[in-house]
Amino acid sequence: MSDRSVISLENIKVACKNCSLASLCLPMGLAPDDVERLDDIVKRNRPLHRGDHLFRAGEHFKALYIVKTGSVKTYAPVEDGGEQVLGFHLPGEIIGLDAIQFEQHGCSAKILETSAVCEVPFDRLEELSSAIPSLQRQMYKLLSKEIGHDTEMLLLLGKKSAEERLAAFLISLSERFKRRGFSAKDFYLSMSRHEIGNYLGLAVETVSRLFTRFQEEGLLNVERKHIELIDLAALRTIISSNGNTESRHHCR
Amino acid sequence: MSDRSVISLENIKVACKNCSLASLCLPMGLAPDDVERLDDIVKRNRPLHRGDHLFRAGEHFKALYIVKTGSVKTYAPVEDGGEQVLGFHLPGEIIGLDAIQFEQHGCSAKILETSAVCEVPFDRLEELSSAIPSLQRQMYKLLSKEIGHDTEMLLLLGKKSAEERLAAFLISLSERFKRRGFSAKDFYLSMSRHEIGNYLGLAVETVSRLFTRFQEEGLLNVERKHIELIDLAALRTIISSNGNTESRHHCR
DNA sequence: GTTTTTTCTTGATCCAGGTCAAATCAGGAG
DNA sequence: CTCCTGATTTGACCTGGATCAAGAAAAAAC
Repeated sequence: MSDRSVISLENIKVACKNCSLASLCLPMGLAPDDVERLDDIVKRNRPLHRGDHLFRAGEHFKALYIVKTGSVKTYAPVEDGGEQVLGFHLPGEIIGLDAIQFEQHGCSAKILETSAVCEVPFDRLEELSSAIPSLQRQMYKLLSKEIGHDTEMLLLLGKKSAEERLAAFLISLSERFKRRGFSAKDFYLSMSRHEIGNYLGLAVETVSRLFTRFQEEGLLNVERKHIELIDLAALRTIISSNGNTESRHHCR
Repeated sequence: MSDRSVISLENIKVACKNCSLASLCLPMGLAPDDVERLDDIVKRNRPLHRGDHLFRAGEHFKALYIVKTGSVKTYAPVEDGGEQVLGFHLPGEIIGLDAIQFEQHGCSAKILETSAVCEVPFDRLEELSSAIPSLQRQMYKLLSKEIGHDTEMLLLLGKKSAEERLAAFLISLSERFKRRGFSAKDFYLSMSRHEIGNYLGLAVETVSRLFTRFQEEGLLNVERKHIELIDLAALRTIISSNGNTESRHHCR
C-alpha cells in the first residue's frame, strides 16, 4: 500500500474537528468538546460510487447523511415510473431530514460521482441534541434552512421562466462551490441535462437550448459537463429582473 | 355580558390540554404534565381579522404561531411587487418554521378570515424542548413534516397539469377539514381565486375555468366560495392517473 | 479497435395555459 | 337604493416551452 493511498484514506476518515466542512455542517457553532461528542456517533463509510443508493424511498429511517466529498441527488419516485429530482447535494449538506416525520424515507438518494458520506444515526443525534443546547439549536436551524430552501424552489417553479430557472440553478451552484473553496466560475456538472431539466421542471431539450443560448449571449462557456461562467452579474440580472407580470396589475 | 359571549371567549382561551386540536398540534404525544408546562409559555391573543398580519417578511423572529380557528395564508413578497403564496394554514397548523434559520421571517402571514392564533415564544420553546425529549421529538417531526409538504408541492408545481393541481388542492383541503371534524365534502374557501392560482402556479382565469369544468363534469358544485365535492374518488383519480410522460421513455 | 447505448443538440410542430379584453356579479360605502 | 370597486367568469388569441423526430457526439460494452 503506497503512502498516497494511506493519505487519501485518512482524508476520508478525518474527524469532524479537523474537517474543512465543519463551519457549514452539523458541528457549526459547537464548542470543541461537543464536537468531540458528536464525532463519537458519526460513522464514516468507505467511498460510494456513481449509481449507488444511500437509501431508497420507503426504507426505514435510521440515520441522516452528510456529503463529505462528491455529490448526491435526491429524488421522489412518481407513481408512473418517473421521478421528481428534489435536490443536488454538495459537501456539507445534510440528506434525509424529510424522513424524521414518519421514520421512513420519503425520497431516494443516489450518488452522482464517487463520494464520501458521513452517517449520523438519528436516535443518537436526538439524545445528544437534548444534552447539548447548541446542537439542538443547530438542528432546528438546519431543518428551518431546508424549509427556506424549498420555499425558494416553490417560487422558482411557480413563477419563473425557463431562462430564470436555469440562471438561478447555475448561480446557486456557483455560490455553493465558492463557499466550499472551489471556483465559482469554473466547474463540472455531476448531473445530466435530463436531471437538471427534471429538477427545474423543464424538458431536456429546453435546458440544452438554454445552455446554447447563454453561450451565444456570452454569459458562459459550456462543453458537455464543463461550465465556465463568464458573466455572473448578467446571470444574476436574469434571475431578478424578469418575471414581472404581477406588478402592473392590482396587487395590494 | 351574556352567557354566550363568555363561553365563546373561554373557547378561545382554552388551554392546550382541553383543546380539541391537541392531537394534531404541538402537544401531540406529550404527557399531561408536559402539556401543562407547554401551556405556560403559550400566549393566546384576541381574535384577529381578515387582512391583519401575524408578521411580515423581514421582521425579527420571536415566536411560532399556531392557528386555533380560522385560516391564515403565508406568502413571500417578490422583488417586483408580486407575491408567491406559500400556504394556507388551518387550525392546528404551525406557522413560522422557516424563520428559525436566520431568526428573521422569510415570508409574511396574513389572516384570511377572523381567526384565533396561539403564539409560542421560540426561545422558551427551545428551552422546554431541551428538557422534554418528547417535545423535542415532536418539534423535529413537525419541521420534517413541513419539509415533506414542501416536497409534495415541488412535485405538484414541477410535474403536474393545471387540472391535477387544482384537484390536489381540493383533496388536500378536504382531508384537512375532515381531520379537524369539518365536512370533507362541503366547505367554504377563505381565499380568493387569485390566491389559489398564485399558490398553484396558475392564472386566475385558469382556476376559474377549471372550477367551471369540474362542475360540468359533475365532480363538484361551486358557487363562489362555497364548494361541494361530489365525486372525491374521481378527483383522486385525476391526481394520480395523468401526468405520465416520463414512463414511456428510458427511465432506468 | 468496433459496436451499442446513452446523452446531448438542433429543428419543426403543437398545445396547455397565459395574456388580453370585456361582461357580470357581489359586497361595501354612502 | 345606488354607485363604486374589486372578484369572478367567459371568450378570443397568442406564446413559451413541451413534444416529436433526427442527428451528432460521448461513453460504455465488447
